[in-house]
Amino acid sequence: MEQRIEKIKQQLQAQSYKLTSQREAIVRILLQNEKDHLSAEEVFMLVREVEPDIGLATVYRTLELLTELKILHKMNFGDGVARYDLHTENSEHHHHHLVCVKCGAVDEIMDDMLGPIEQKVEKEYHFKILDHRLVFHGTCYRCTGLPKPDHLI
Amino acid sequence: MEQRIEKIKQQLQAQSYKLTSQREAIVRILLQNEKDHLSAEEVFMLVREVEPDIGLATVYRTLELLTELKILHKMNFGDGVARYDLHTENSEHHHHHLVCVKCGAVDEIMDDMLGPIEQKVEKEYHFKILDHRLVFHGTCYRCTGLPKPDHLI
DNA sequence: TTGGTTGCAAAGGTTTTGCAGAGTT
DNA sequence: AACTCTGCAAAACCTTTGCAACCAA
Repeated sequence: MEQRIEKIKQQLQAQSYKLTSQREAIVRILLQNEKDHLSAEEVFMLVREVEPDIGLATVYRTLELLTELKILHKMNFGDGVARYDLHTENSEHHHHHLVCVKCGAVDEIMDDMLGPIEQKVEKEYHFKILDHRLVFHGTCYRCTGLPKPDHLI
Repeated sequence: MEQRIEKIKQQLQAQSYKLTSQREAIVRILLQNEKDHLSAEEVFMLVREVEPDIGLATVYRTLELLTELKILHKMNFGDGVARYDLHTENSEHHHHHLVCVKCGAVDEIMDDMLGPIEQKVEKEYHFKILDHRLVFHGTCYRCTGLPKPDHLI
């Protein structure tokens, strides 16, 4: 935890940004909820328990800054709010999402599986791929009563 | 064109909705711009040339209705507006998008390619897939100076 | 002192909603 | 008449921005 905060601090300072107490509190919230995909409002609610005087605008500005620095992924599941996801060491380009249409849960697949498809796309569509987003909509194991898959965290 | 309008009319009437002149004008705009991914505002601008008195709210309500009836796909490329895509006979579950980070162009891949991945996901993650969204971000053939791929429309 | 940073409030942009009137069946 | 549908305006929402005060190097 402290290590990862330190790393982010360095990434900020490398561009002469500061890790203020507000920013640190936001990052800690993101680290503590790494499995979730929090919206700005959700981060705001959580961070307020630690930094009661923080403003919503600061949360938005911090999330935007962290997104620019590629520390966060900003994404959109179609529910009208942007959601954010911490980049962990090896998750950058290699995870997908399962969005349950019944309960709204969002699970992550840590397996990329798109390699062959990307090769085909680059070759057949002359498109240089930088990133991808793959989201499956359907019914999760909780809602179908199936056991929790071993592959999920 | 007329055939497809007729079909949509029937789909509406099956649920006792009407194909009013405003709705028909909107559907015609969508049919005429099938390759694009229009936003509500863009549909509004185009449809106003035909139905000058139409209101923006009607456009939103119609797009929502057509989405509920699965005639349209509502999607989100992260630019702050929802975009809509007509379901053609065989495109329903089987096309992806290439979003160019340089020029903003959105091209379509008509090839599904996800079959094997979906099987794996259903099996390993106990997730019953109803739909998927796959978007690649990168540089398109126009911006890299490559020839137009045969696979694109 | 010079910049970056913050909270607040206001503004911006997209989408939804309330309502009375109009149109259909 | 009952019901859907429409346009308008207002509201609701999420997000961004202007600004004066604040803080750290």
